[in-house]
Amino acid sequence: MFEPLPNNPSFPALEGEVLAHRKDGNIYQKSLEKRKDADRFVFYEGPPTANGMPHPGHCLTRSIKDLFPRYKTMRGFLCERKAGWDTHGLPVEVEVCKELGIHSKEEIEEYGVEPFIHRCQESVWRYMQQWEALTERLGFWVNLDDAYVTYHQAYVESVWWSLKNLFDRGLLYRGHKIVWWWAQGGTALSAGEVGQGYREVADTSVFVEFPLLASPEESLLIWTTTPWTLPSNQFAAVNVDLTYARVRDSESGRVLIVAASLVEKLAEQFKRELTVESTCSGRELLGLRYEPPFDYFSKEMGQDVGTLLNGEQQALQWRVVAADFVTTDSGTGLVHMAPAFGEADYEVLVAEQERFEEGQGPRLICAVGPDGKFTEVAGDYAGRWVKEADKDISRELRERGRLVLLDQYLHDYPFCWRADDDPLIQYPRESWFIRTTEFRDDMLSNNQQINWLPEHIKDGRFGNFLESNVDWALSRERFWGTPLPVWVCSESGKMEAIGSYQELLGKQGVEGTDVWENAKDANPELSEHLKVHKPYIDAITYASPFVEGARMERVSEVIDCWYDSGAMPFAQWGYPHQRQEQFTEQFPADFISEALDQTRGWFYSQLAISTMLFGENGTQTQGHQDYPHPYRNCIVLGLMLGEDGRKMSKSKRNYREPNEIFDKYGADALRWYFFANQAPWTPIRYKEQSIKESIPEFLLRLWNVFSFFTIYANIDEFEPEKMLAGAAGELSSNDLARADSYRPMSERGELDRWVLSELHRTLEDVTNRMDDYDNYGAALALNEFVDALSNWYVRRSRDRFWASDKSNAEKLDAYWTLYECLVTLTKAIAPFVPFLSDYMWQSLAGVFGERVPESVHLCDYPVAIQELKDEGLSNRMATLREIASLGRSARMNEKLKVRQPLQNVEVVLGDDTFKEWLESHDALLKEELNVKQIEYVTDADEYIDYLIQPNFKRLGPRVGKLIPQVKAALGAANGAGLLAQLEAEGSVTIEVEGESITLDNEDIQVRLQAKEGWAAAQGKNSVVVLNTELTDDLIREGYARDLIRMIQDRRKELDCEFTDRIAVAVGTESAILVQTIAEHGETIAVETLADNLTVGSLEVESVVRNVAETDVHLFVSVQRGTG
RNA sequence: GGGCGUAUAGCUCAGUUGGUUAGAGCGCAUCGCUGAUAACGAUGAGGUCCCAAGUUCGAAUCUUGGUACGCCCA
Repeated sequence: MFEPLPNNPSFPALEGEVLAHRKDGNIYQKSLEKRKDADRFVFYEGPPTANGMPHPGHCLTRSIKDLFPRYKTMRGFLCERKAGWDTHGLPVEVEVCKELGIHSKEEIEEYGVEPFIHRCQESVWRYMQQWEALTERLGFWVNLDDAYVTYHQAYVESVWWSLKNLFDRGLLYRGHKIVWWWAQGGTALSAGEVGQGYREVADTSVFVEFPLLASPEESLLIWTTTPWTLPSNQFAAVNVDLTYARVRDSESGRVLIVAASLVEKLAEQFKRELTVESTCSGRELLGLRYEPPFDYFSKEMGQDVGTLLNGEQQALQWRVVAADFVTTDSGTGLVHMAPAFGEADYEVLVAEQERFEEGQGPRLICAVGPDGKFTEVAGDYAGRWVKEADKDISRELRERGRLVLLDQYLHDYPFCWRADDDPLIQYPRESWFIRTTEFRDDMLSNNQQINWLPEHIKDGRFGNFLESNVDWALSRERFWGTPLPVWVCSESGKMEAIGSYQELLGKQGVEGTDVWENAKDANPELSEHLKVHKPYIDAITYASPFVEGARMERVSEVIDCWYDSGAMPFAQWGYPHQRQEQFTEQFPADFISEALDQTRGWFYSQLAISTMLFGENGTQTQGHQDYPHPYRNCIVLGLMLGEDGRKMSKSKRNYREPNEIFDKYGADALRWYFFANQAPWTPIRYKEQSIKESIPEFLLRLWNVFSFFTIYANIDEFEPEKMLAGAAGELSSNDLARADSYRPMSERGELDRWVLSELHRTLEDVTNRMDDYDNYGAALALNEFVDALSNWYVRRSRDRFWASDKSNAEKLDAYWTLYECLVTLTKAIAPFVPFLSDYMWQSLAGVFGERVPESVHLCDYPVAIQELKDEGLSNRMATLREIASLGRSARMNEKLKVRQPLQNVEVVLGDDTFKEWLESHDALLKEELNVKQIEYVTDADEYIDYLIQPNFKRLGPRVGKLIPQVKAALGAANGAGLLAQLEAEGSVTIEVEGESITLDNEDIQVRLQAKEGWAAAQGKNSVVVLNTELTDDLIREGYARDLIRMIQDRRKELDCEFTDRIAVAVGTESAILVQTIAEHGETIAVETLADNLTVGSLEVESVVRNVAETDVHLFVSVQRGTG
């Protein structure tokens, strides 16, 4: 006996039950245990940060990350899923600062580095519980108990090992570069971090005159959106290939030099006339000297000259130089150069320096300090935050008559990704870099081997990013991060890298370990892992091996937290210091998945580190691994947008909490929505309505079939567990075949064979698609099967389920078939909707008790059985379903409801391939269409026209240009005659443009067109014509069905059990109804379980109903429990 | 400004290697079914497949150029 199911399933409640059952059973562990000797399917978890709340976007990644490992596990692989947490970096520090109400780096130092990092370490776990709850509630199976944590000592040491490796190979270096600088935080940011902080802002933009020294009435005109960089101006750049114009400004009377092609545009912008006086090439402008906008530096250095390599003397700065990147796209065609604040500008400076004798070239000048404020050199501006000084600088320039126009300019500008009120500035800074550019080609060839989904990521976004690779800006002048493991000799400046804490302690003359020990003594609660962090690690020094008596001290920086996550393929195991075999077994990953924003983040950091360490030119000692690594297949998920169409963000809170979704709709509904609504890489506009809809569309429809089965199986005492003795395996087709009363397919009816064929076709399709990481296609196929099962198989099999003889073989066939479909389907959907599937398993398979696996997640994925697939049958049934649909359509047009029987229909077929089969299987159709007779005809000129068209795909290549004429010729021909000729002779020949073209059966396609005046409906392959003539007999039969419907309705109103018997009386004066009851009374009684059916009344309350266009009084008396 | 992507029904999205009647779900309209039933089904209306040019016998699909939007980068 199957557990009776609730009428109104609450999926969230049901999921709760399943979760409780799993916890006791520890199913996840068992699922791994079962595959312990199997081949591995390796999955890497991209670590989330647990110091923020999870949102629906995380549900998407976690759903996909669950789907494929579950699927692969069922397919027989061992897939360990080690969780991980990203715990370092700015996100954490910024959270702590908010808590403390502080912001700048100085304030942190005042507060104290030691208490600060203690708070960081605690803050990391702030939302841990919510994350764990979400993970479990969503059904993301991952081993949280053995998660890797990026601040743990073993992890840090693994990262150290890799950095030491790079350092020893000369790939980790300290360099001077223009970096994106977060002034308030006092650190540089990596390209990836900067990328996260762009937003559109309106900045002050200015057109400024640089008067020429030789002729002060003439000025170079430049444009900039960063007026604060003007005090640090060193050059003006032109493109030597452009033409420039000297134009007279009608308003000021002065001469301005701008690109010739921009004169008109600028005149319009300035709203004044600019008259061209002469033109020259950019080359002619080279070397012209000008008066810089501010004299902070020029008053001292204005006359400085140096010796060029060719021996000539040249002024060092404030002159026109050449630069290729100057264009006329914006601005004036002349560009203000402040090499301190722009990478391109800096390169120009370096190029200039190279033109001079060693040491004689221009030096970098910079009027801004690392705190983002002007230094003493900048006069009145000293001490002011640069961005805030823009307006005053512009004002001063205007007063001095140097400003031509001040405007607002709308553009994207980067802000700190974790402190989004702080604009970043470009700033020259000493920083640590990894020489990733040396591995550019290696990374590219590694990338080529990766299976990216969608494919365009490979050569598109990711490939392009690799092409334009720059050295990785690794260091951060911050506090909470993996300390850069480099120690410097205090005397010689020579450095060495350290690969582990143990190695450090093994150095000569180690001192400073007491700082940690004392802290630990004072507070025994402190996590041991902190000892490899600032400030404790900084305290450790040792004797310099380079200079007698000197000390080795650690550099102060920590590293980019993206390096941490990129190191996870080995660092999660603590490799190479420990668990080497795990690393070897689990490298590279078969599958990873994150959202598109990780292209330059985790996807890159992993690929870069892996290529440098284990690639073709990786470390000698480790040997190398064939590409691709560290991941083979990568699904790049689309970004999830909020309901408002904007990016979902923690700060905007433009989304619903995952928990609310789970409580309202359940995890399966959410998962199915993700899997079955679109390809996972399309950006998903989060819509609560769509999540809601996935319930009736899939889950509820499936539930209804499931529920239908259990209700009737219980009524009919269909008990598979009693008919199948001994071990039951996983209730696969082979297992079931051993059961009593289970008949081989060959002995079953067409409908059973059809639905099983569909089932196995679906399994094959789903498996192929899932092997290709196409969850969307797989979900569609499953959905289609559920639809076929529910709306054709069950519907058309109802009679068998209702048949009264419980031992009828065809009835048992129906039960076995439906049972097999449901059990198999349950396994097939298990990776997608783990809760409902397990619930169904508990019910459907639970009757076998210990003889079957205790959870669907311990089963193998069902394999398509080729012998059960029958393509021909599928096609025939599809035609039959089309005919049924057309019949309904034709009825609809004639307003003939299905309860009204019709005498006959004629079905006109485009060809007679299926005619015989249809004729021998028309019982289904008769019932579905409620007609007495069906005739199949292939020629019926009376009802239809034949439209004949060429088979374009076949004929196109053969006749080419003649296709339109062939089409016209076929269209004009007598369709019926042509078909007759084809049938008789096997081919027809038509004349087109003087050429004879012979066509056979395959070369044409026939379309049927119903003629006017018939109750007909046409489809692709057939036309259904109704005989609409109604005899009195047919009408009365229709009324009989109306009566049945009416009585059934009443039974329901009276809360009858399925098996309750009733007595019925119909109070009516309609002669035709009386006659109907006399003729069809028995049928009505049988259908409605009525022991007694009379015309008249009973001693019960009556209801009035309309039948046969008259009102009747219906009396129903229930004899409870007599069935 | 550059790169990548997207543009198909009112909405959310499918659409295989080009093949002549472009699909689904939701919504809407009409109707039906009815012991799976607070479900369900059918039918219908609804499309310049963003625009333009090109290639081709034939273009939603390929090419080029635009436009709009999104993301990434300058």
